[in-house]
Amino acid sequence: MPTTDGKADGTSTPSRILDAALASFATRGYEATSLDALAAGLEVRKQTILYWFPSKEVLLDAVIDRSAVELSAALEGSLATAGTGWVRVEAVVRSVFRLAARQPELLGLVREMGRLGPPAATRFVAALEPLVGRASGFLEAEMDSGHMRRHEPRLLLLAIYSTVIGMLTEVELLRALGEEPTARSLVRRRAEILDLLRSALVTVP
Amino acid sequence: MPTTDGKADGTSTPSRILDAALASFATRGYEATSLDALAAGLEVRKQTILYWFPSKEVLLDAVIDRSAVELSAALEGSLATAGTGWVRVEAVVRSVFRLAARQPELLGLVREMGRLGPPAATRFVAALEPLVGRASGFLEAEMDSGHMRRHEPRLLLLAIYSTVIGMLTEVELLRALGEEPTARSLVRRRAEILDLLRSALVTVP
DNA sequence: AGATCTGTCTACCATATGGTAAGTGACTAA
DNA sequence: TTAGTCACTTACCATATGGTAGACAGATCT
Repeated sequence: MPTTDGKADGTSTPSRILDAALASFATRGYEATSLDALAAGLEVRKQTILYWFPSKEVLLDAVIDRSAVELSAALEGSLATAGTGWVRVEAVVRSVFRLAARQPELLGLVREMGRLGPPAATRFVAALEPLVGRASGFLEAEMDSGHMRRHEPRLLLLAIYSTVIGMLTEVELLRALGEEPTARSLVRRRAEILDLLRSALVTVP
Repeated sequence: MPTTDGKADGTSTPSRILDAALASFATRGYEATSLDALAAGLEVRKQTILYWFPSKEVLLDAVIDRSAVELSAALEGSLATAGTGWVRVEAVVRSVFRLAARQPELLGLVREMGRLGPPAATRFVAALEPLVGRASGFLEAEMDSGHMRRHEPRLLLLAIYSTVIGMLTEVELLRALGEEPTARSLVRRRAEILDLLRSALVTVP
Protein backbone atom coordinates (compact mmCIF):
# COMPACT_ATOMS: atom_id res chain seq x y z
CA MET A 1 0.00 0.00 0.00
CA PRO A 2 1.30 3.50 -0.83
CA THR A 3 2.24 5.42 2.26
CA THR A 4 2.03 9.07 1.27
CA ASP A 5 -1.27 10.90 1.06
CA GLY A 6 -0.23 13.32 -1.63
CA LYS A 7 -1.53 16.76 -0.76
CA ALA A 8 -2.42 15.65 2.76
CA ASP A 9 -4.93 18.49 2.96
CA GLY A 10 -7.84 16.18 3.56
CA THR A 11 -8.93 16.12 -0.05
CA SER A 12 -6.38 13.59 -1.24
CA THR A 13 -7.84 10.46 -2.76
CA PRO A 14 -7.05 8.05 0.09
CA SER A 15 -8.45 10.55 2.54
CA ARG A 16 -11.66 10.91 0.56
CA ILE A 17 -11.90 7.13 0.37
CA LEU A 18 -11.59 6.87 4.14
CA ASP A 19 -14.30 9.49 4.59
CA ALA A 20 -16.72 7.70 2.30
CA ALA A 21 -15.91 4.31 3.80
CA LEU A 22 -16.43 5.58 7.32
CA ALA A 23 -19.80 7.07 6.39
CA SER A 24 -20.96 3.91 4.69
CA PHE A 25 -19.62 1.49 7.29
CA ALA A 26 -21.30 3.54 9.99
CA THR A 27 -24.71 3.64 8.35
CA ARG A 28 -25.09 0.66 6.02
CA GLY A 29 -22.60 -1.52 7.86
CA TYR A 30 -19.38 -3.14 6.75
CA GLU A 31 -20.71 -6.19 4.97
CA ALA A 32 -23.48 -4.24 3.29
CA THR A 33 -20.98 -1.77 1.86
CA SER A 34 -19.64 -2.75 -1.54
CA LEU A 35 -16.46 -1.36 -2.99
CA ASP A 36 -18.33 -0.69 -6.22
CA ALA A 37 -20.90 1.47 -4.49
CA LEU A 38 -18.19 3.27 -2.58
CA ALA A 39 -16.27 3.95 -5.78
CA ALA A 40 -19.37 5.15 -7.58
CA GLY A 41 -20.07 7.65 -4.82
CA LEU A 42 -16.55 8.96 -5.11
CA GLU A 43 -16.72 9.09 -8.91
CA VAL A 44 -13.66 6.88 -9.10
CA ARG A 45 -13.08 3.32 -10.31
CA LYS A 46 -13.09 0.52 -7.79
CA GLN A 47 -9.46 -0.25 -8.61
CA THR A 48 -8.46 3.14 -7.28
CA ILE A 49 -9.74 2.09 -3.90
CA LEU A 50 -7.87 -1.20 -4.18
CA TYR A 51 -4.77 0.71 -5.18
CA TRP A 52 -4.69 2.61 -1.90
CA PHE A 53 -6.16 -0.15 0.25
CA PRO A 54 -5.30 -3.55 -1.17
CA SER A 55 -8.34 -5.26 0.30
CA LYS A 56 -11.65 -4.37 1.86
CA GLU A 57 -10.42 -5.57 5.22
CA VAL A 58 -7.36 -3.35 5.06
CA LEU A 59 -9.70 -0.47 4.32
CA LEU A 60 -11.74 -1.30 7.39
CA ASP A 61 -8.61 -1.39 9.52
CA ALA A 62 -7.56 1.98 8.18
CA VAL A 63 -10.96 3.46 8.94
CA ILE A 64 -10.83 2.01 12.44
CA ASP A 65 -7.36 3.33 13.13
CA ARG A 66 -8.11 6.82 11.94
CA SER A 67 -11.40 6.95 13.82
CA ALA A 68 -9.83 5.69 17.02
CA VAL A 69 -7.25 8.44 16.85
CA GLU A 70 -9.86 11.15 16.28
CA LEU A 71 -12.06 9.76 19.02
CA SER A 72 -9.20 9.54 21.47
CA ALA A 73 -8.09 13.07 20.73
CA ALA A 74 -11.54 14.49 21.28
CA LEU A 75 -12.12 12.67 24.54
CA GLU A 76 -8.67 12.85 26.05
CA GLY A 77 -8.97 16.60 25.77
CA SER A 78 -12.13 16.92 27.80
CA LEU A 79 -11.10 14.18 30.20
CA ALA A 80 -8.16 16.39 31.12
CA THR A 81 -10.52 19.17 32.18
CA ALA A 82 -9.84 20.48 35.64
CA GLY A 83 -12.52 20.54 38.31
CA THR A 84 -14.39 18.25 40.67
CA GLY A 85 -15.68 14.82 39.66
CA TRP A 86 -19.03 15.66 38.22
CA VAL A 87 -17.82 18.61 36.21
CA ARG A 88 -15.41 16.37 34.40
CA VAL A 89 -18.00 13.72 33.66
CA GLU A 90 -20.22 16.43 32.31
CA ALA A 91 -17.40 17.79 30.18
CA VAL A 92 -16.79 14.39 28.63
CA VAL A 93 -20.45 13.78 27.90
CA ARG A 94 -20.74 17.24 26.36
CA SER A 95 -17.76 16.62 24.13
CA VAL A 96 -19.25 13.34 22.94
CA PHE A 97 -22.43 15.16 22.02
CA ARG A 98 -20.41 17.83 20.27
CA LEU A 99 -18.71 15.06 18.34
CA ALA A 100 -22.08 13.55 17.49
CA ALA A 101 -23.23 16.84 16.06
CA ARG A 102 -20.11 17.37 13.99
CA GLN A 103 -19.24 13.83 12.98
CA PRO A 104 -22.18 11.53 13.54
CA GLU A 105 -20.48 8.86 11.44
CA LEU A 106 -17.82 8.45 14.08
CA LEU A 107 -20.36 7.46 16.68
CA GLY A 108 -22.05 5.26 14.14
CA LEU A 109 -18.81 3.40 13.62
CA VAL A 110 -18.41 2.87 17.33
CA ARG A 111 -21.83 1.33 17.29
CA GLU A 112 -20.95 -0.86 14.35
CA MET A 113 -17.82 -2.13 16.04
CA GLY A 114 -19.85 -4.09 18.52
CA ARG A 115 -21.28 -6.18 15.72
CA LEU A 116 -18.02 -6.91 13.93
CA GLY A 117 -16.39 -9.55 16.01
CA PRO A 118 -12.65 -9.92 16.28
CA PRO A 119 -10.34 -8.96 14.76
CA ALA A 120 -11.90 -5.63 13.82
CA ALA A 121 -13.55 -4.91 17.15
CA THR A 122 -10.48 -6.05 19.01
CA ARG A 123 -8.35 -3.65 17.06
CA PHE A 124 -10.69 -0.79 17.81
CA VAL A 125 -11.00 -1.50 21.50
CA ALA A 126 -7.25 -1.96 21.77
CA ALA A 127 -6.66 1.43 20.20
CA LEU A 128 -9.00 3.01 22.73
CA GLU A 129 -7.66 1.04 25.68
CA PRO A 130 -5.57 3.90 27.14
CA LEU A 131 -8.64 6.12 27.12
CA VAL A 132 -10.73 3.48 28.84
CA GLY A 133 -8.02 2.96 31.41
CA ARG A 134 -7.82 6.63 32.22
CA ALA A 135 -11.58 7.03 32.44
CA SER A 136 -11.89 4.00 34.66
CA GLY A 137 -9.12 5.22 36.93
CA PHE A 138 -10.70 8.63 37.16
CA LEU A 139 -14.07 7.21 38.18
CA GLU A 140 -12.47 5.02 40.80
CA ALA A 141 -10.56 7.93 42.30
CA GLU A 142 -13.68 10.03 42.48
CA MET A 143 -15.53 7.25 44.24
CA ASP A 144 -12.67 6.78 46.67
CA SER A 145 -12.74 10.44 47.54
CA GLY A 146 -16.48 10.28 48.14
CA HIS A 147 -17.56 12.59 45.32
CA MET A 148 -19.47 9.82 43.64
CA ARG A 149 -21.59 6.91 44.67
CA ARG A 150 -19.66 3.67 44.78
CA HIS A 151 -20.08 1.42 41.75
CA GLU A 152 -18.04 -1.08 39.83
CA PRO A 153 -15.99 1.40 37.77
CA ARG A 154 -15.81 -0.56 34.54
CA LEU A 155 -19.44 -1.60 34.58
CA LEU A 156 -20.36 1.98 35.34
CA LEU A 157 -18.31 3.04 32.36
CA LEU A 158 -20.11 0.54 30.18
CA ALA A 159 -23.46 1.81 31.40
CA ILE A 160 -22.59 5.42 30.70
CA TYR A 161 -21.19 4.49 27.33
CA SER A 162 -24.29 2.51 26.39
CA THR A 163 -26.64 5.25 27.42
CA VAL A 164 -24.82 7.98 25.58
CA ILE A 165 -24.30 5.95 22.42
CA GLY A 166 -27.87 4.77 22.51
CA MET A 167 -29.27 8.25 22.91
CA LEU A 168 -27.15 9.35 19.99
CA THR A 169 -27.46 6.51 17.54
CA GLU A 170 -30.87 4.89 18.04
CA VAL A 171 -32.34 6.97 15.26
CA GLU A 172 -35.13 4.57 14.41
CA LEU A 173 -36.27 4.24 17.96
CA LEU A 174 -36.05 7.98 18.51
CA ARG A 175 -38.23 8.59 15.50
CA ALA A 176 -40.75 6.06 16.75
CA LEU A 177 -40.81 7.95 20.04
CA GLY A 178 -41.56 11.16 18.24
CA GLU A 179 -38.06 12.62 18.47
CA GLU A 180 -36.88 13.78 15.09
CA PRO A 181 -33.08 13.82 14.83
CA THR A 182 -32.76 17.58 14.86
CA ALA A 183 -30.27 19.82 16.60
CA ARG A 184 -32.93 20.92 19.06
CA SER A 185 -33.68 17.32 19.95
CA LEU A 186 -29.99 16.69 20.46
CA VAL A 187 -29.88 19.43 23.07
CA ARG A 188 -32.89 17.99 24.85
CA ARG A 189 -31.34 14.55 24.90
CA ARG A 190 -28.12 15.94 26.26
CA ALA A 191 -29.93 17.77 29.05
CA GLU A 192 -31.89 14.62 29.87
CA ILE A 193 -28.88 12.36 30.01
CA LEU A 194 -26.86 14.78 32.10
CA ASP A 195 -29.75 15.04 34.52
CA LEU A 196 -29.99 11.28 34.77
CA LEU A 197 -26.30 10.76 35.24
CA ARG A 198 -26.05 13.44 37.88
CA SER A 199 -28.84 11.88 39.94
CA ALA A 200 -27.25 8.47 39.57
CA LEU A 201 -23.69 9.46 40.34
CA VAL A 202 -23.37 12.51 42.51
CA THR A 203 -23.55 11.98 46.24
CA VAL A 204 -25.85 14.34 48.08
CA PRO A 205 -24.11 15.15 51.35
CA MET B 1 -46.29 -18.76 1.13
CA PRO B 2 -47.70 -21.85 2.81
CA THR B 3 -49.64 -21.02 5.90
CA THR B 4 -49.65 -24.18 7.99
CA ASP B 5 -46.65 -25.17 10.09
CA GLY B 6 -47.19 -28.89 9.91
CA LYS B 7 -46.69 -30.41 13.31
CA ALA B 8 -46.63 -26.98 14.97
CA ASP B 9 -44.61 -28.44 17.85
CA GLY B 10 -41.68 -26.11 17.32
CA THR B 11 -39.71 -28.60 15.27
CA SER B 12 -41.54 -28.05 12.01
CA THR B 13 -39.34 -26.95 9.14
CA PRO B 14 -40.50 -23.33 8.96
CA SER B 15 -40.10 -23.04 12.70
CA ARG B 16 -36.56 -24.39 12.56
CA ILE B 17 -35.79 -21.99 9.74
CA LEU B 18 -37.02 -19.08 11.83
CA ASP B 19 -34.85 -20.20 14.74
CA ALA B 20 -31.73 -20.42 12.64
CA ALA B 21 -32.46 -17.14 10.86
CA LEU B 22 -33.02 -15.34 14.13
CA ALA B 23 -29.75 -16.63 15.53
CA SER B 24 -27.78 -15.66 12.45
CA PHE B 25 -29.43 -12.29 11.94
CA ALA B 26 -28.77 -11.46 15.56
CA THR B 27 -25.10 -12.36 15.53
CA ARG B 28 -23.77 -12.05 11.97
CA GLY B 29 -26.36 -9.52 10.86
CA TYR B 30 -28.97 -9.65 8.13
CA GLU B 31 -26.85 -8.77 5.11
CA ALA B 32 -24.01 -10.99 6.24
CA THR B 33 -26.34 -13.97 6.52
CA SER B 34 -26.64 -16.00 3.33
CA LEU B 35 -29.49 -18.34 2.60
CA ASP B 36 -26.96 -20.97 1.59
CA ALA B 37 -25.20 -20.84 4.94
CA LEU B 38 -28.53 -20.92 6.72
CA ALA B 39 -29.62 -23.94 4.73
CA ALA B 40 -26.33 -25.74 5.32
CA GLY B 41 -26.69 -25.28 9.06
CA LEU B 42 -30.17 -26.77 8.91
CA GLU B 43 -29.05 -29.64 6.69
CA VAL B 44 -31.63 -28.65 4.14
CA ARG B 45 -31.42 -27.21 0.62
CA LYS B 46 -31.72 -23.50 0.11
CA GLN B 47 -34.87 -24.02 -1.95
CA THR B 48 -36.64 -25.39 1.08
CA ILE B 49 -36.14 -22.06 2.79
CA LEU B 50 -37.44 -20.28 -0.28
CA TYR B 51 -40.40 -22.60 -0.35
CA TRP B 52 -41.56 -21.44 3.08
CA PHE B 53 -40.34 -17.87 2.79
CA PRO B 54 -40.37 -16.76 -0.83
CA SER B 55 -37.62 -14.19 -0.36
CA LYS B 56 -34.97 -13.27 2.15
CA GLU B 57 -36.85 -10.12 3.03
CA VAL B 58 -40.03 -12.05 3.75
CA LEU B 59 -37.95 -14.28 6.02
CA LEU B 60 -36.67 -11.23 7.87
CA ASP B 61 -40.21 -9.93 8.32
CA ALA B 62 -41.29 -13.28 9.68
CA VAL B 63 -38.41 -13.33 12.14
CA ILE B 64 -39.25 -9.80 13.22
CA ASP B 65 -42.91 -10.55 13.72
CA ARG B 66 -42.33 -13.68 15.74
CA SER B 67 -39.67 -12.01 17.86
CA ALA B 68 -41.83 -8.98 18.53
CA VAL B 69 -44.60 -11.22 19.78
CA GLU B 70 -42.28 -13.15 22.10
CA LEU B 71 -40.70 -9.97 23.37
CA SER B 72 -44.05 -8.33 23.99
CA ALA B 73 -45.35 -11.35 25.83
CA ALA B 74 -42.34 -11.51 28.11
CA LEU B 75 -42.39 -7.82 28.95
CA GLU B 76 -46.13 -7.21 29.14
CA GLY B 77 -46.22 -9.88 31.79
CA SER B 78 -43.74 -8.25 34.12
CA LEU B 79 -45.03 -4.79 33.34
CA ALA B 80 -48.35 -5.91 34.79
CA THR B 81 -46.70 -6.73 38.10
CA ALA B 82 -48.37 -5.14 41.08
CA GLY B 83 -46.49 -2.90 43.49
CA THR B 84 -45.07 0.58 43.78
CA GLY B 85 -43.17 2.29 40.96
CA TRP B 86 -39.68 1.06 41.54
CA VAL B 87 -40.68 -2.53 42.14
CA ARG B 88 -42.24 -2.64 38.72
CA VAL B 89 -39.25 -1.12 36.99
CA GLU B 90 -37.11 -3.68 38.72
CA ALA B 91 -39.41 -6.47 37.65
CA VAL B 92 -39.19 -5.42 34.02
CA VAL B 93 -35.42 -5.13 34.08
CA ARG B 94 -35.15 -8.52 35.71
CA SER B 95 -37.36 -10.08 33.10
CA VAL B 96 -35.23 -8.60 30.33
CA PHE B 97 -32.16 -10.14 31.92
CA ARG B 98 -33.96 -13.44 32.26
CA LEU B 99 -34.76 -13.22 28.59
CA ALA B 100 -31.14 -12.45 27.82
CA ALA B 101 -30.05 -15.56 29.65
CA ARG B 102 -32.57 -17.81 27.96
CA GLN B 103 -32.74 -16.32 24.47
CA PRO B 104 -29.80 -14.01 23.88
CA GLU B 105 -30.58 -14.00 20.16
CA LEU B 106 -33.76 -12.08 20.83
CA LEU B 107 -31.86 -9.21 22.38
CA GLY B 108 -29.32 -9.42 19.61
CA LEU B 109 -32.07 -8.96 17.08
CA VAL B 110 -33.34 -5.90 18.90
CA ARG B 111 -29.87 -4.50 18.62
CA GLU B 112 -29.68 -5.34 14.96
CA MET B 113 -32.97 -3.61 14.25
CA GLY B 114 -31.43 -0.22 14.87
CA ARG B 115 -29.10 -0.76 11.96
CA LEU B 116 -31.65 -1.97 9.45
CA GLY B 117 -33.43 1.16 8.39
CA PRO B 118 -37.02 1.16 7.28
CA PRO B 119 -38.97 -0.85 6.44
CA ALA B 120 -37.64 -3.58 8.73
CA ALA B 121 -37.00 -1.41 11.76
CA THR B 122 -40.28 0.37 11.30
CA ARG B 123 -42.12 -2.91 11.27
CA PHE B 124 -40.42 -4.00 14.47
CA VAL B 125 -40.98 -0.76 16.33
CA ALA B 126 -44.57 -0.68 15.17
CA ALA B 127 -45.15 -4.16 16.54
CA LEU B 128 -43.76 -3.08 19.90
CA GLU B 129 -45.58 0.26 19.95
CA PRO B 130 -48.29 -0.81 22.42
CA LEU B 131 -45.63 -1.97 24.83
CA VAL B 132 -43.73 1.30 24.52
CA GLY B 133 -46.94 3.23 25.04
CA ARG B 134 -47.77 1.35 28.20
CA ALA B 135 -44.28 1.68 29.61
CA SER B 136 -44.19 5.37 28.85
CA GLY B 137 -47.59 5.91 30.43
CA PHE B 138 -46.54 4.00 33.50
CA LEU B 139 -43.41 6.08 33.98
CA GLU B 140 -45.37 9.28 33.59
CA ALA B 141 -47.93 8.23 36.16
CA GLU B 142 -45.21 7.32 38.64
CA MET B 143 -43.58 10.68 38.19
CA ASP B 144 -46.90 12.45 38.61
CA SER B 145 -47.51 10.66 41.88
CA GLY B 146 -44.07 11.65 43.09
CA HIS B 147 -42.58 8.15 43.29
CA MET B 148 -39.97 8.99 40.73
CA ARG B 149 -37.87 11.94 39.77
CA ARG B 150 -39.37 13.94 36.95
CA HIS B 151 -37.91 13.26 33.52
CA GLU B 152 -39.07 13.29 29.95
CA PRO B 153 -40.79 9.87 29.96
CA ARG B 154 -39.89 8.78 26.43
CA LEU B 155 -36.30 9.92 26.66
CA LEU B 156 -36.04 8.21 30.01
CA LEU B 157 -37.36 5.08 28.40
CA LEU B 158 -34.77 5.34 25.66
CA ALA B 159 -32.02 5.80 28.22
CA ILE B 160 -33.10 2.77 30.23
CA TYR B 161 -33.45 0.74 27.07
CA SER B 162 -30.01 1.74 25.83
CA THR B 163 -28.35 0.94 29.11
CA VAL B 164 -29.94 -2.44 29.49
CA ILE B 165 -29.39 -3.48 25.89
CA GLY B 166 -25.84 -2.21 26.00
CA MET B 167 -25.02 -4.07 29.19
CA LEU B 168 -26.42 -7.20 27.61
CA THR B 169 -25.14 -7.07 24.07
CA GLU B 170 -21.82 -5.22 24.08
CA VAL B 171 -19.93 -8.47 24.26
CA GLU B 172 -16.74 -7.19 22.70
CA LEU B 173 -16.54 -4.21 24.97
CA LEU B 174 -17.31 -6.33 27.99
CA ARG B 175 -14.53 -8.69 27.12
CA ALA B 176 -12.15 -5.79 26.70
CA LEU B 177 -13.17 -4.61 30.15
CA GLY B 178 -12.36 -7.99 31.59
CA GLU B 179 -15.94 -9.21 31.92
CA GLU B 180 -16.32 -12.61 30.34
CA PRO B 181 -19.90 -13.28 29.23
CA THR B 182 -20.67 -15.81 31.92
CA ALA B 183 -23.77 -16.32 33.99
CA ARG B 184 -21.99 -14.91 37.03
CA SER B 185 -21.09 -11.77 35.14
CA LEU B 186 -24.68 -11.43 34.04
CA VAL B 187 -25.79 -11.35 37.64
CA ARG B 188 -23.20 -8.71 38.49
CA ARG B 189 -24.28 -6.57 35.59
CA ARG B 190 -27.89 -6.88 36.63
CA ALA B 191 -27.10 -5.82 40.17
CA GLU B 192 -25.07 -2.90 38.89
CA ILE B 193 -27.72 -1.63 36.54
CA LEU B 194 -30.49 -1.94 39.12
CA ASP B 195 -28.37 0.01 41.55
CA LEU B 196 -27.76 2.73 39.01
CA LEU B 197 -31.36 2.98 37.96
CA ARG B 198 -32.59 3.12 41.54
CA SER B 199 -30.25 5.99 42.36
CA ALA B 200 -31.30 7.81 39.22
CA LEU B 201 -35.02 7.30 39.50
CA VAL B 202 -36.26 6.84 43.02
CA THR B 203 -37.00 9.96 44.99
CA VAL B 204 -35.56 9.98 48.48
CA PRO B 205 -38.13 11.68 50.68
C1' DA C 1 -56.22 -47.11 -9.03
C1' DG C 2 -55.64 -42.59 -10.55
C1' DA C 3 -55.43 -37.60 -9.64
C1' DT C 4 -53.90 -34.02 -6.71
C1' DC C 5 -51.43 -31.80 -3.25
C1' DT C 6 -47.17 -31.15 -0.13
C1' DG C 7 -42.67 -30.75 0.95
C1' DT C 8 -38.14 -31.18 -0.62
C1' DC C 9 -34.81 -31.72 -4.03
C1' DT C 10 -31.68 -31.06 -8.52
C1' DA C 11 -30.52 -28.07 -12.11
C1' DC C 12 -29.81 -23.53 -13.57
C1' DC C 13 -29.25 -18.42 -13.96
C1' DA C 14 -28.34 -13.32 -13.71
C1' DT C 15 -26.10 -10.39 -11.03
C1' DA C 16 -22.93 -8.54 -7.71
C1' DT C 17 -18.77 -8.94 -5.28
C1' DG C 18 -13.81 -8.78 -3.96
C1' DG C 19 -9.76 -9.17 -6.34
C1' DT C 20 -5.89 -9.84 -10.32
C1' DA C 21 -3.40 -8.38 -14.45
C1' DA C 22 -2.07 -5.26 -17.41
C1' DG C 23 -2.23 -1.08 -19.36
C1' DT C 24 -2.11 4.57 -19.93
C1' DG C 25 -0.99 9.32 -19.49
C1' DA C 26 1.44 12.81 -16.68
C1' DC C 27 5.22 14.13 -14.31
C1' DT C 28 10.21 13.60 -12.70
C1' DA C 29 15.19 12.41 -12.52
C1' DA C 30 19.48 11.11 -15.05
C1' DT D 1 15.82 12.23 -24.33
C1' DT D 2 14.48 8.55 -21.93
C1' DA D 3 13.70 5.47 -18.21
C1' DG D 4 10.92 5.21 -14.29
C1' DT D 5 7.47 6.18 -10.95
C1' DC D 6 2.80 7.61 -9.63
C1' DA D 7 -2.12 7.70 -9.66
C1' DC D 8 -5.57 5.78 -11.87
C1' DT D 9 -7.88 3.16 -15.59
C1' DT D 10 -9.88 -0.75 -18.61
C1' DA D 11 -10.39 -5.61 -19.03
C1' DC D 12 -11.24 -9.74 -16.81
C1' DC D 13 -12.25 -13.54 -13.44
C1' DA D 14 -13.81 -16.86 -9.76
C1' DT D 15 -17.00 -17.11 -6.51
C1' DA D 16 -21.13 -16.32 -3.92
C1' DT D 17 -25.72 -14.77 -3.78
C1' DG D 18 -30.83 -14.44 -4.15
C1' DG D 19 -34.03 -16.42 -6.97
C1' DT D 20 -36.67 -19.36 -10.95
C1' DA D 21 -38.22 -23.75 -13.14
C1' DG D 22 -39.29 -28.02 -12.80
C1' DA D 23 -38.77 -32.95 -11.28
C1' DC D 24 -39.78 -36.43 -7.73
C1' DA D 25 -41.43 -39.18 -3.67
C1' DG D 26 -44.91 -39.73 -0.46
C1' DA D 27 -49.37 -38.77 1.49
C1' DT D 28 -54.40 -37.76 0.74
C1' DC D 29 -58.58 -37.62 -1.62
C1' DT D 30 -62.20 -39.52 -5.07
